[in-house]
Amino acid sequence: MKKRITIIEDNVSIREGFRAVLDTIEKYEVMNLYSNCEDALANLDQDQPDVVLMDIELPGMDGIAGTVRIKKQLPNCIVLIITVLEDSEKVFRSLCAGAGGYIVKNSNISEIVQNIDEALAGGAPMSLSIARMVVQSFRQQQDSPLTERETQVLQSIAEGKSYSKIALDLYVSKETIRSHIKNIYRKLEVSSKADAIKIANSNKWVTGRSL
Amino acid sequence: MKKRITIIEDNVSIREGFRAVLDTIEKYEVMNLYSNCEDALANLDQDQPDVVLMDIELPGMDGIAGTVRIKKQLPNCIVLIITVLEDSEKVFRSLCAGAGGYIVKNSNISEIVQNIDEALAGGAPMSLSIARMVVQSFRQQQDSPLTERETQVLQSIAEGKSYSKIALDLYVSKETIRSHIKNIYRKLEVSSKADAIKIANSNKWVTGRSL
DNA sequence: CGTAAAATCCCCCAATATGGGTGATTGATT
DNA sequence: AATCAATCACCCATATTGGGGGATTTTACG
Repeated sequence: MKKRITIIEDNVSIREGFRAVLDTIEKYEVMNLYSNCEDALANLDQDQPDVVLMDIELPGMDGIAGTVRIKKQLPNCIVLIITVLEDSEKVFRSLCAGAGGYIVKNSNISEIVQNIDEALAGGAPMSLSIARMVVQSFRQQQDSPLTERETQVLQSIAEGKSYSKIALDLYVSKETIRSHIKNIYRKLEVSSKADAIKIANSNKWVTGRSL
Repeated sequence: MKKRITIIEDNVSIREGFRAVLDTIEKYEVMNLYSNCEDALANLDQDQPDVVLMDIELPGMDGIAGTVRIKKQLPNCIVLIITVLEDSEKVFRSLCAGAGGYIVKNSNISEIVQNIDEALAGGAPMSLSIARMVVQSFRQQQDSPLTERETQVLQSIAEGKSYSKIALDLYVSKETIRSHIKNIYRKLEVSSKADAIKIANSNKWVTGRSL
């Protein structure tokens, strides 16, 4: 069974370039080409693509919003973002939107075919630097001024727990937690939960996510 | 300049197998082999490895704790986890510990060489399925019962903001926020911030991470 | 051994936040 | 017409928070 591919890209030559290359591959079937998300979404049900090659800068709805819509309608469809820039903010938002890979548009079109194959094989194609970025996003605890216990307390704060709840969880008195909080605030030079969490988050002193 | 490699692996034959293969490659220099993290850490300063191949199940300190220690001493050293199992919990904790890649031990040793090269080239080698797992970990908002606004409010709660602060940020009254919270609690069947955050987090209705 | 840091606990106080209730209005969407 | 989303209001009791004083014990390190 041929894999159905849809391309959303506003640049005509790139769009047609993709089609030309992908058309030569028997296992692929290029369903349709679109210059914007709106048109593509209107025809999603007919196209039923297995893979969507999505540009990120588009007139009207951008590629990220488009990805969200596509995944909502076709959860099993793999959306691969194809772009010229490695904008970390966009990479992050694309992945959150449900993109299955983030490919940097380069001269070598055969690499793109390789990437599509990788995505269909269950992988998540990314350039080397993006893969590194993604993996590094898990990294935490650079050089926190906080002690282990304080980190633990702040982590609990970030989970929305009250002092009393944290005290229960850690088998200590509420007053102890308050002491830790005071020390944390002093070290981070803040005076509220929100500020402490913001700093701890941006420095990755607390986690926040699981696989 | 040759790339310095250290191997930490308790299985003798695998350990020696790696050395045998890597020794045949001119650009690599295998510094030392260790059967546990403790010994490896004691010699880190002499070895000064560019890359550490790390087993995850080890006697004494496990590979994850070892990774943390190594990264603390040699932040630029790349630690590649080599394991037989793709345990999502371990993958996650390894990456958090600072691992630069997570390679599944397989029969093909040449693939491992390829992976080391990829890591040295600035990438983050992973098996297809792990790459997919990692990327999917960014994915959010499966089918939340919450409205967009409610999600926004809950997100702010997860950031430790008070009702008043959220109200200011969203340019609405504090009472409006309270209404949203009440609706959120009703929908999620909880009655506290912590519980709401826990549910929203496990269902990925709120973010928590940045790149 | 002595010091410093970390972790533990206690009290006081005032301001704020929170959770629950019971509403109401407006604008979309269906 | 009915539903849902989003907005706002007021009441009330309790919990939480942040800041100020302390104190004790355990642990780590030179």
